[in-house]
Amino acid sequence: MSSELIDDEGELVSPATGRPLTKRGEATRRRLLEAAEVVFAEQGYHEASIVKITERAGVGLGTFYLYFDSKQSIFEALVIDLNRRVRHAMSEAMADAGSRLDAERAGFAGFFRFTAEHPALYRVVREAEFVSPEVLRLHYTRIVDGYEAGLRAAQRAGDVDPELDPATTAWALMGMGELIGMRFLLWERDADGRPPAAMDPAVFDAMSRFIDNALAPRTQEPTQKDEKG
Amino acid sequence: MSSELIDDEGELVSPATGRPLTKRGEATRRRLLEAAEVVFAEQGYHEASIVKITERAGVGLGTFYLYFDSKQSIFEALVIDLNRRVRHAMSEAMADAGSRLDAERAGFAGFFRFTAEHPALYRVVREAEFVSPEVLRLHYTRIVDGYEAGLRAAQRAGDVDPELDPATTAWALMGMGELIGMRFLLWERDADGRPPAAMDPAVFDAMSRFIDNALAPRTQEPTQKDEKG
Amino acid sequence: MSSELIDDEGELVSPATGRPLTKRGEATRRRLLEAAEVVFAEQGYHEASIVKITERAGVGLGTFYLYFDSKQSIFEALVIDLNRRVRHAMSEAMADAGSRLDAERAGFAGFFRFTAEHPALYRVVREAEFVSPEVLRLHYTRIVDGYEAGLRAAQRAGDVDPELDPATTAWALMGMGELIGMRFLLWERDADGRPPAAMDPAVFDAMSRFIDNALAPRTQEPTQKDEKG
Amino acid sequence: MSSELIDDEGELVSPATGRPLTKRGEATRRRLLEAAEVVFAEQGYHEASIVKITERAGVGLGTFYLYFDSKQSIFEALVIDLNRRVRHAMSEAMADAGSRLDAERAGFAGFFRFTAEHPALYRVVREAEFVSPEVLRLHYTRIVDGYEAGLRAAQRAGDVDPELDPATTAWALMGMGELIGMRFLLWERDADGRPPAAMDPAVFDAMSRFIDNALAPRTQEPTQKDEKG
DNA sequence: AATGAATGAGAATTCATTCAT
DNA sequence: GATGAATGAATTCTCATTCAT
Repeated sequence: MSSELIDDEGELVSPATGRPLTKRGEATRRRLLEAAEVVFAEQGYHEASIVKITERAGVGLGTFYLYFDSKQSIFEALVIDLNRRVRHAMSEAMADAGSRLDAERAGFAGFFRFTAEHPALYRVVREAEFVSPEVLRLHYTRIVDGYEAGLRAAQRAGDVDPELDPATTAWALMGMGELIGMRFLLWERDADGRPPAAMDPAVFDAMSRFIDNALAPRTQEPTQKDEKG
Repeated sequence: MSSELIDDEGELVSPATGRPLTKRGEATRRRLLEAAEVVFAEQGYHEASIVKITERAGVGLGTFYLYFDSKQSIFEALVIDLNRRVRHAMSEAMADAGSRLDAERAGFAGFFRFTAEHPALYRVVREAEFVSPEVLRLHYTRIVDGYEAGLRAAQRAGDVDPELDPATTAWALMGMGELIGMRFLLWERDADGRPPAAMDPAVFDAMSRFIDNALAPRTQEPTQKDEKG
Repeated sequence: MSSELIDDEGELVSPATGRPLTKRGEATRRRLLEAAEVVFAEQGYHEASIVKITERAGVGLGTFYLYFDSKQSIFEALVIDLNRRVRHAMSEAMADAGSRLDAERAGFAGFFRFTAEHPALYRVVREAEFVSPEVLRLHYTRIVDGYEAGLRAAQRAGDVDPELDPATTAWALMGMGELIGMRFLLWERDADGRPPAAMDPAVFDAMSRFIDNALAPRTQEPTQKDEKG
Repeated sequence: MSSELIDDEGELVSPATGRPLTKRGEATRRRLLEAAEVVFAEQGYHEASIVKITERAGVGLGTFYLYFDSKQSIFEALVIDLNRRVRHAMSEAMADAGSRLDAERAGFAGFFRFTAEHPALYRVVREAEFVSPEVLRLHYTRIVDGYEAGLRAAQRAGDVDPELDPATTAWALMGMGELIGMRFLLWERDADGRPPAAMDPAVFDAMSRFIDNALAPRTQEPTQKDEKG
């Protein structure tokens, strides 16, 4: 998987004037986006408000509308931004993996690391389902497409069970990773009630065994469906 | 996995009067809950409104507060209700499975069947994350607990890789099933743009192979981690 | 001209619920309409605000939306109400006029009397041109239709120049009356800067002579159009 | 009626600097005024915005405040400009009229012609009543003063009923012309839904008869006012 | 047990105007 | 002269909840 950075907008333009952004404008836009990440993550979409975002960004309320059309539009921009960043983190992590399966594992490790550092990812992305279903699909699809390409390559290399359907498997892995991350990173609290800095290695290893089992080519075809006969 | 039906409320009482519900009262409560299922599923939590629910239930607005404390409280009641029903559907499906692994498969089949028939499940349950995180945890946990118990039993019976951690694996399966359901049931549309009545068997089989691989005891320990050596 | 009261709405319904109004509801609606008349007249459409209207009506802000869809919709209702009332005032005034021309004069007198008592008429109705052009047309048309019918009858009775086109003449009369009312009633101020209680009789007489000239059948056809020949 | 052009501003100065305008400055100011005419006419005062005006004028937003104090001030400047132009059009039209009454007719013709060519006149001028009542009075008064002077001259020449009060009559004529113009020019649409290029001659003739009747000296005093005795 | 009129806190959004460049 | 980013007061409208009937 290449580590290309997919840029979602060619050139940023002001929704108010339709003109491309100046240097100053781009900086303001970024501050708004950063503020939005915090506010949406802490309060959720509906509790969040434009004033809260602009206050946190340190700009006037009206300024918001110079850069975004609406609350929903900054939310979407944020999801796309997070998606780009998480995929970037995953690619980086996979960059120097030895084998295909190692790469897969490294990708998950990168994903969990990013999640631990940016809990906003879950909170924001999962809420997108109810705010902007299309961007949510985009988000999942972009990640899953990466998995799928990786799986196909691994199958060609003989590292992955050739009988597995890459698409279904990719979605399975995505769902697995997402829920494991939710359960063992976001829900987890240490003795002091604070979130863990990273995924518990024991859990990661357990998950790895699950994945390895699932993906590895069968050494001998079991007679599974008739196993009781 | 036992097919116990967890009843979440001992005796229903009116939040307004604190008195137990009459027959007529119980019927009204149920109508409200049914209306809520439709309205929440169609419009989402925030778009939904009490008036829409009472109108659909065919009762006066004020009546609502005879049975529920608030919008959030009927939502939570609905999530718990759906959880009870989906677990029931899964238990039923697993009831006459041959082997442990068959039961696992049957459980997923039951889950998908329920999902196809009650799309509200996803829409409502997943939104619970942002409305009532505690009930969402309850929902996931209750289902996962079932998986976990099943896995332990299967491990004891030698049907499942004894090296797998049951808890992690259960969450992995839950996430996998959830995302496969979302992608291949809820997002899927046929030529006429209508949702499929059931999960595509090919996808189900592909997923089954993935699960079988993951869970089956290894016939011989692969040297995977050292495969480059 | 008959003195029928044109009722513009069969049965009043709540825009929020679509249900017919109760006694209490109708009273509240009326209070809002009365408040709106004062507020729109004093401040104009754009300076007026829903809060100002509800405060003056002594009801909560939200109550407004039980009876009207929007600021524009109460404005339209008010124009229609004023139209009904001014036409009623005119009909009453014309009721016991001796001749056709007397009736015409009496109609204007009634119009000016209503205007003096309800300056809101002008302020609100004329502003309708920029808020709701359709209701403005309705307003003018309804009054002009009355004039026109009166003129036709008078022509048949031989009281009005048969060569005059009733439609054009009716609009001419409407415009005349409107501007005379504006100039000599609404703009007029006495020594203390207060608006006059009624139209100056001298002006009314001057206007009457103008109308009498315009409408009366010519005793002999002047050679006016050919006067240069 | 003389054809003097009343110039409302001696020398144009920048409201920002207080300095007289350069050639280039005057051109920019004029472009803004022309843009304002279109924008105010199309959208009305409140829908119009400074940005829309500057965009149409092709200048930067800030430039606006080099030439006008405020939205209201450019609006007022526009009304005064339109008033000057419509009076000019009327004077031109009356220039070579034969008789006094012909001149009166010609004046109306000129007014209607200008209206047909510049629908902005009505839209802008009539809205002035709610934006800047003083300029509206100025507008009406300046036109009416012209009528009144014409009427007095015509009375001295024996062309107009000496019993008519010139002031009242002038306002009556103004109102009449205004409403006829509104009804038969601005509201009128042909089969294709497009506004007519000019006033329907039949309507104009009908109106002329009305005016002729109203103004012409009575050949014999009718017994109208005593008709009931 | 049922009803629905009344409420008001709260949120999104617009735009005339300023001012540093 | 010209520009356009920044501002925030002000407005409309929604809806969960209360309570008198």
